[in-house]
Amino acid sequence: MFEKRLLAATGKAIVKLYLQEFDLSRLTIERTKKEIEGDFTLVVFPLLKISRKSPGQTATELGEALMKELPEICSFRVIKGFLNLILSDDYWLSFLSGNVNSEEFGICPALSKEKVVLEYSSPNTNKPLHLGHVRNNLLGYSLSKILTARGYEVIKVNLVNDRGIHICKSMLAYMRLGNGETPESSGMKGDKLIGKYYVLFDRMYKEEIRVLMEKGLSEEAAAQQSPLMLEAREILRKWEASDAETVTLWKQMNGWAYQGFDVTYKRMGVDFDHIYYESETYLMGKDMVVEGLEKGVLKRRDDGSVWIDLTAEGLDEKLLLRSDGTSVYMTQDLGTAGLRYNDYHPSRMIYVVGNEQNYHFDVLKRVLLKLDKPYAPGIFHLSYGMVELPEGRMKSREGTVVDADDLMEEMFLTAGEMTRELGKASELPEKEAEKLFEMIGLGALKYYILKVDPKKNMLFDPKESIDFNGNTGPFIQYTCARINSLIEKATALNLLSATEQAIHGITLLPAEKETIKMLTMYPQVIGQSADELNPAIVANYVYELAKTYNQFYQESPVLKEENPELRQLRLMLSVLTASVIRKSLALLGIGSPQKM
RNA sequence: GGUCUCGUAGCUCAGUUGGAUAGAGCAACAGCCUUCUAAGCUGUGGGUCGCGCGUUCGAAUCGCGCCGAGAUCACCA
Repeated sequence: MFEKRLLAATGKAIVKLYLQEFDLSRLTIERTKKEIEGDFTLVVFPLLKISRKSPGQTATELGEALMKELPEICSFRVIKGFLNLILSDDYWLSFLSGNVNSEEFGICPALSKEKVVLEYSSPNTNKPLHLGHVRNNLLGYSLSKILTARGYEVIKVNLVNDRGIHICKSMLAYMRLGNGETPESSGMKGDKLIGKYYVLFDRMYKEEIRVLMEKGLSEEAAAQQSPLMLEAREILRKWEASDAETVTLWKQMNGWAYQGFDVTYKRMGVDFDHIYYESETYLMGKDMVVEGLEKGVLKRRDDGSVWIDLTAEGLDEKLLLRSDGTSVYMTQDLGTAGLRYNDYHPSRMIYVVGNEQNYHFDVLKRVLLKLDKPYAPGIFHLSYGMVELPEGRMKSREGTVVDADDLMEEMFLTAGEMTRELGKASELPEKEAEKLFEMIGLGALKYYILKVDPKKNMLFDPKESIDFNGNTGPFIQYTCARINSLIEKATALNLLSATEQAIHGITLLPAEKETIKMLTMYPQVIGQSADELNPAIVANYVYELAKTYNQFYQESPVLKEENPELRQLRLMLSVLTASVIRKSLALLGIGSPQKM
């Protein structure tokens, strides 16, 4: 990597010029801004104290010294305290010929084969997946790809919340009103069917509360005394007591939910290596609480409940076991963390979970630290922001929830309309065309969501459909498809073999050089997005790359170029660009159509 | 009220971890298809980086204080 060698050379040059060592971490080397001539920029302001010269003079003498150290540097320009180094065209050309035929370009070889357990999705089984889950799933899946490219071994896990009062509500409504309805008999997707009964429960419950309040009860008392709620709790109690009838219905209804989820996951293109179920893990963690009591880290109150005191760390006291000895959400998460560690011995455990649970994960990590668990420091909550609608958060009550299946279908249909409007894909057989629309529609959706910094809240307006022009997935896919067609033609003309040979001695046009420079950044982009657990870095990069290439494509002929060396250069440039776009999109879980 | 996050163009978002004249896309307007795919390219207009103070050669970026938006603080998950 050139930056490293440049920094080392700078250190040597400083010693020669100023006869003293300098803390190189105080120096920044960056890519020169587009509007300014140069490839790399060294900011010399921090050196002024030891050079005791003006910024301009310091930059100039450092530039001269660096030219002697590094043969790639062919000239430099100085603007105030900025030393802009210019590399020879041969440097960029040799980068291009060196990587154009390497499938591994950008992929880091496994350094330590560090293992990472990555949890994402984590749905409840009482309702279908919505837009919020979509962001979660896309982030999780993309991160698994990025971390893998970075050289980690990633284990994708899902923790399905299949037990609890919410599913009991759906069960109760179904027992009352179901009449044996099934996904088959109703033609409804399984998760949608469960969701329907959850909504029905909610409606009956609200009505009950209204009636009770009319009789003079407070809202709180009404919610407590509602016979429906009492009955739902009774179902939960029966479930925990392994009542046969209850468990049978529970299994049946969860099964429907899974069938539905599978369809959604498949269309979204996400998958898992291991699925944990809360019904199997919710009892875990109690042993760890006992252990904590023995160690004196936790306290038992007179009523038997167990707490951890985090007031010294600026947090509150937190319940870990109820007074009746049953476990809460936190207890279970303590247990599953331990379980995962035993299953895989990862060095890190990443949880892709919304930022509404920041407090929970903060506490989880602190408790594990206090328990002195070896895996505690490796716990990391990848907290992502909410997806908001123009009128605020999604509310199931107000029917503003954007359903994941509907959204994908809509994207598919829009992609179809769009493509036909442009008069494309008319010669494709129906099946091929549908595959294409799916790839484009989902590409638009995925890019739209992933280009935003995960930790920030983002806005989604269902009325304004997602764009297909400009900074979008289809724009990038289109750039790649155009290159694919170029490559096809080059292959037919037998021109592609020329890309095996190295090239040098060509003067690069600005657009060519800009594109090559973008390509050199790909490995660092993977590194940075993996280190920061941020797919948006890849998304924004691949957009910039496509845009830069399009400028080149617009002004320079490739196949029609008559000078064979120039043609070869442009072909190589196109081949590597297509490959990097395809791989970057794959890191986002987005497909690249051959034609569009 | 305590804790945490966010505030950049009319709208949606970037901003390489403190660097140069703060950038894209959408929307608006004006151009470019007898030339490898026009889902493209080129140009114009659009900014008190929420406000104020501080740190220093230099602040959208770091610190403090306000203002505004959101999340969270259950013997729920």
